[in-house]
Amino acid sequence: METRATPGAERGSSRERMIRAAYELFEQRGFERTTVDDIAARAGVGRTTFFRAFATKEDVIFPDHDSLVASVRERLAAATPSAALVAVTEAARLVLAHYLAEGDLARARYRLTSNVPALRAREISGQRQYQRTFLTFIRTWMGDEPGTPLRAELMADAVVTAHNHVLRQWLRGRTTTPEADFDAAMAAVVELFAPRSPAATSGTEGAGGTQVVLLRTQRDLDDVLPELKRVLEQG
Amino acid sequence: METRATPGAERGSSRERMIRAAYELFEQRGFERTTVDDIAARAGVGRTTFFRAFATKEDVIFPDHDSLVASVRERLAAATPSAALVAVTEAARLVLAHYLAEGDLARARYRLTSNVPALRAREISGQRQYQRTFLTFIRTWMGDEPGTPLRAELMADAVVTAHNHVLRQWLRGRTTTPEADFDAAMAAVVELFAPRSPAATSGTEGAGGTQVVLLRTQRDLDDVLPELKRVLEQG
DNA sequence: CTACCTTATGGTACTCAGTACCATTGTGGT
DNA sequence: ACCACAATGGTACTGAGTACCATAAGGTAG
Repeated sequence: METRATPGAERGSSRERMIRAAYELFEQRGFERTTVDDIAARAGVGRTTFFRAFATKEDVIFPDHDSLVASVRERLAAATPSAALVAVTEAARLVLAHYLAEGDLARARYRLTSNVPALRAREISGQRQYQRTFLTFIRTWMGDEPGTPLRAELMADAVVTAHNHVLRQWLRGRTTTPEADFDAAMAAVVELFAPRSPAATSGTEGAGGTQVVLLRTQRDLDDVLPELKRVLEQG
Repeated sequence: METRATPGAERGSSRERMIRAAYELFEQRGFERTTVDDIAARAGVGRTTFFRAFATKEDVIFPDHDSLVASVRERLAAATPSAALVAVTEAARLVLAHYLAEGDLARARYRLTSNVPALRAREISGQRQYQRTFLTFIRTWMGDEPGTPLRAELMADAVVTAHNHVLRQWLRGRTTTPEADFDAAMAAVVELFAPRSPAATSGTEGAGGTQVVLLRTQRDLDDVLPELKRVLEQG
């Protein structure tokens, strides 16, 4: 559960070598044509050591999945935002940043998950963990009024989907500005779930419920204000 | 050895017996404590026959998954609606109807997938197939204007999520009117993606990538400003 | 230094899922 | 009767994952 499997995380630790060896072998021979013995041998360790570090042969492809989920969970636990959805989008940014930092490794993984059904299934069920994490958070931050459970689920799913969409675009080399795309995608998601202006729709909260959401505002408020005014008037 | 008096496909075909045997054994001994040999023996067939009918031990839990996906695909291929989203919700109704018809079998499956991680993963990747099917359909029925790919993905995902939500409620015995719930859920999804009148969004690609999203802005900007400032400062 | 404990490691043997191959049987057609 | 063909069952093999035990490295107390 914790990343403390190897206390002295040095560069060429057993774990690191196994991961590297696995990726190399999977890329050249394919996933199913590579045995765990092959990986262990190339990493210079025994078979037992491999299964101590990774529960299954597939897990070596997603080495820090658990730690990422954990950090997302921490981030959400420490969040005190006005809107739960925005907090979740911020947490999702953490995940995106991780993949971007991985660089080529993330692209290699994408190649593998695209071609090997078993790995794709694994990745999907991993994504579901993020969805579950988001969902439980949103649930606690939303009331239990009727209709909200489904809404919460839709929200959690939408964030994951939007994140994956942007990530995939980047993995395919179809964008060079993933963070900006991410911001736009998350803005679209937030807007999607925004309560409607004409008060006709179901479950509109009190009149004083004006919500303002700001994403990635390093700039001063005064800098943004003119644009803000412009947007408001054109609406 | 079995004296088969009636030729041809009789009620208890090999396939049916294997499915029944598998469910019984999984329920009483658990999934991992049941071997394929056990299932085959109880069904009165050889091990080879089992693997001819089901590619993996897990597949016996989802016997008609492929045929269901196929029928959904056919339904969509034959659809000529004005709105793609509505066509997809109608196709999703097909899936719900199937599970409802299964009755106790569906509930037994739910019990298994809830307790066995391997089966849960399998189910999730199966659901992803529906999502993919819906997605490709929605994509072809929507133009390729920028921004639509993400929107299409969100739609496909929302339909699957809403379907699963209602189905799960029924599987847990928390509702006796699943069809009505389904209609309500799908209506919520459709409404979610309905074009909205007065909301305003601005995706600004400034130096810092600042983005501002305003929700429910009936009030004057000056009224909102203090709150805006407060939010900004606490960030 | 020795005794002892802990931790990472490697080796061996086992169960079982999944594959490949072959032998057998039953069925239908001519 | 003969033959084609599909379904079935058996046998043997690879490889993932588990259980168990043995050993080496490092630190600590006596």
